[in-house]
Amino acid sequence: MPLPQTETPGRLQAELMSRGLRMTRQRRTILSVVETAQQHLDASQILRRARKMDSRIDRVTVYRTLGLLKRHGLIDELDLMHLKGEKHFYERRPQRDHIHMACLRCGKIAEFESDLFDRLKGQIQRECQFHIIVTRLEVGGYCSQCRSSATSN
Amino acid sequence: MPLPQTETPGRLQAELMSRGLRMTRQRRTILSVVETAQQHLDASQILRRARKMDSRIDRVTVYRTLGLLKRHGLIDELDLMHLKGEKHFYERRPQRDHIHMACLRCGKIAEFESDLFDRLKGQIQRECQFHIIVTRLEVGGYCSQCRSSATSN
DNA sequence: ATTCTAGTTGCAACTGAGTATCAATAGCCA
DNA sequence: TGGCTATTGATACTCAGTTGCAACTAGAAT
Repeated sequence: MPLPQTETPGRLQAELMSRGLRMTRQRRTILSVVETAQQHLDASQILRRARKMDSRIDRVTVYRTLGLLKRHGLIDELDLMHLKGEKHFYERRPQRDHIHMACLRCGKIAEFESDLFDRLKGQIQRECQFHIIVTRLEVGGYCSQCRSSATSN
Repeated sequence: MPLPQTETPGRLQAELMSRGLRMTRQRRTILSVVETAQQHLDASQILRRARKMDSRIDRVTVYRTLGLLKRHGLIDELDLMHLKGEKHFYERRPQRDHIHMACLRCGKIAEFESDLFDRLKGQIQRECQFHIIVTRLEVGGYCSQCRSSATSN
């Protein structure tokens, strides 16, 4: 499932600058990769795409920039149920949190928004007196296609 | 928050044996460590505790046994919001799924069961036609203590 | 425009969790 | 008890991510 591309491009860059952070050539490149991504990318994929636009970029800078964006709450880090090893995936933080469903058979990732999820977060804040900064709800299981074609494996 | 110790001890061992798996000395040791743990342990902590009971145990065996328990749905793997690096934590799969809340300031982990969470899972299964095998809901934020003592850092 | 400097980068070396290989070992069944 | 096969341990490896540090540069001050 592709990411909805509802936010204005350049938004991440504007956010970082408004926080008084330096806008370097490398950061601009990495931000544009993250902003235009249509799927969840891991650090090495982000590096590869960034290098296509500007070969003078190091993987350490990618990690550092992702860390920066994460600390500022501008991107979310996903594990996607470790279907593909221990790497992490990134997506721009959406207006509304969503759930990631990972099919254990075909590996497809689906996203789902739910009012119940919003209410659950409210309940946690109230009943646990816990101030939520970030949430991650990942579900592993079998998608409808893999359930119907329930033969091999 | 300590794990509720509501299940019978030896349950993991019985489950594995009923599935026709060989019960080795090493597995018995590792299972007992996991079963008697009062906190979420990572692989190296499990190894250390297992070695106290039986020094002839290798870390590879710990990883393999954890993988086995995971595949059989007998334990759950947690990231705990990567508060302490990339290691994974393990807990016996509970009767009822719960949420893990990780305080970004003091590092405390709290658990929370919720009817809304159960209903949310039902909604996912119905509306997305997704057969859920495992879920992981982790929340990062600030616990009530850290909110009140909102001075330094 | 030039200078200054603190924040940023690239490189190389490192860390640490987890995996692969394979010979040796040991459950478990007949 | 013997034998087959799953399991183990030792070693070496992979790979994501981090650290330390000298060189560089964005952006503010002049």
